[in-house]
Amino acid sequence: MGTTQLETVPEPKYWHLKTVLSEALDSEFAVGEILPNERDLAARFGVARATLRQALEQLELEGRLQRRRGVGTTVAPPRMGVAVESDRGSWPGAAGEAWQAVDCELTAAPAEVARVLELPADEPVHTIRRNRVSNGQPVAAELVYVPAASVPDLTAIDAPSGPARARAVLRELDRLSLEGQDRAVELGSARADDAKSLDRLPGAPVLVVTTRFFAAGRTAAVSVATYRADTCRLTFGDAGGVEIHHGPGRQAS
Amino acid sequence: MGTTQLETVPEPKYWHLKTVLSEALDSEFAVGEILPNERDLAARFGVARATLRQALEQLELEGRLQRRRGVGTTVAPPRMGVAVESDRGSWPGAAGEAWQAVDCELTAAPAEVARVLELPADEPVHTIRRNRVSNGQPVAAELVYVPAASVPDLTAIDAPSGPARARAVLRELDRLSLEGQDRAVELGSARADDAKSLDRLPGAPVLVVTTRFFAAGRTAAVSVATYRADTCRLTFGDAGGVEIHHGPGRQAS
DNA sequence: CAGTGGTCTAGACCACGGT
DNA sequence: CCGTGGTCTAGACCACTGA
Repeated sequence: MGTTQLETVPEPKYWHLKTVLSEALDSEFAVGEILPNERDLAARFGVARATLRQALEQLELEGRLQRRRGVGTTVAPPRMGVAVESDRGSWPGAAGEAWQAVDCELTAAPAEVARVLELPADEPVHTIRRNRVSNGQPVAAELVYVPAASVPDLTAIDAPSGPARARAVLRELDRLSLEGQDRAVELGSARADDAKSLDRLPGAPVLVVTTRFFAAGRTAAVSVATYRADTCRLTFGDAGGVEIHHGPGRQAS
Repeated sequence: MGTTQLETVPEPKYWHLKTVLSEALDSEFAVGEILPNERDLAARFGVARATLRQALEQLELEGRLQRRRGVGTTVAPPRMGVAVESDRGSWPGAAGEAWQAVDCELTAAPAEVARVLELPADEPVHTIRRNRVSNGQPVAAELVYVPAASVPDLTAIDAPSGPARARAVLRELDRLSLEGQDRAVELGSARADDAKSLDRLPGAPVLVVTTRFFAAGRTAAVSVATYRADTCRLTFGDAGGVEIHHGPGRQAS
């Protein structure tokens, strides 16, 4: 009975720190406001910089903060809802999409993709690269893989590569009747090329959306879309209308 | 011209390390095999332990590794596909679901939830807690919020709380005609209670699936499901049949 | 250029799991 | 009890941004 209430759970410092900071963000900071730099913050809380960073990392992961090298740490706006085509789906080229085709090449499919498409390992496929922008900032980078067999009528009129070619392939695809599609969402980290498109550092957390498109009893195409996990909330809407609003969040003056 | 090809991109050590380890996992390790401990690995690669850990953390985030305190680091099996009811949806109580009700209480809705349900801030709602298990391991923890108004005929026969009560509320909900539903997926970090259900440490990365259920022109219920991001790939199947298989992955002997 | 976040080091101690 | 991963420290240097 000598000791008075030995804390059974010595909460990690960075965890407690995260809580404190989170509450401060709600009550004392406006969206877009810049925080004190890491060295000052660490000193203010009496912890090492590495410990403070552990807390900031979590908050960034949760979309509460945005950090940029050479600039500083700012309070992030609430995540934006990004619609991921639902409702029976449509081809990736469908009108009204927010994607911008960047390039298209005829290359060997990565092993992973070849397996899903049920193709030989190094069968050439059209590989379309495109980006998606929402509210003025990049939110996703996507690779669409289309086996040559899926678009047999593709003419050689257009350039063999480049954005024009990408649009041509998607147009051909659109002529097939879509029998269904399939989606999977998982956590990943951005590859170097995707990171550049998304204006993030390599390794940044992303939500990877893999979609299979079925036509003529086969898998006619596969797309792998990489969404910024820090700024995006993927929405799959069956019911239209109301938007989900998150977080308190005042606006910066 | 004194310098010969100054490397324009000095790749971070942990990034290179991650690549090397990733390739080693593909070629030299079997699923379930345990890796050398962190101190040995760090020494072997000639880096500080913190740097090695940065690489391991990323690999764990990608679902390639599993680390457990007091035990060690093991090679993770490919992520399991976890179906998130698609196809026009159904009530959370629908038969054949893999959820196990744990508890039910009548409490004030969190601000966040109250907003989505369009209720006054501290309006009492039935709060059901349930867990989902797949392949013998916990994959998700969920909170279902049901306004009292959505289940007016709920009798007081059953206990006022506990799993029986949870089932009773879900049963009542099932009697309403579901007009539609709405889903959002985003990245989060596990709260302490969810972490315990999921057998992870607090702060572990999770995929948060927020679903709104509509009936009688209103939002009749909201569920917030927290999936382990390291072990799960959420699937939204429109087309049945084939499974997506990932990764090389031999089995441990 | 100065100031920011990003990387890295070489230690230390702690909490947990199994023996 | 020992060995594991988890937390934490106090430094250092680098890469990038913007003035």
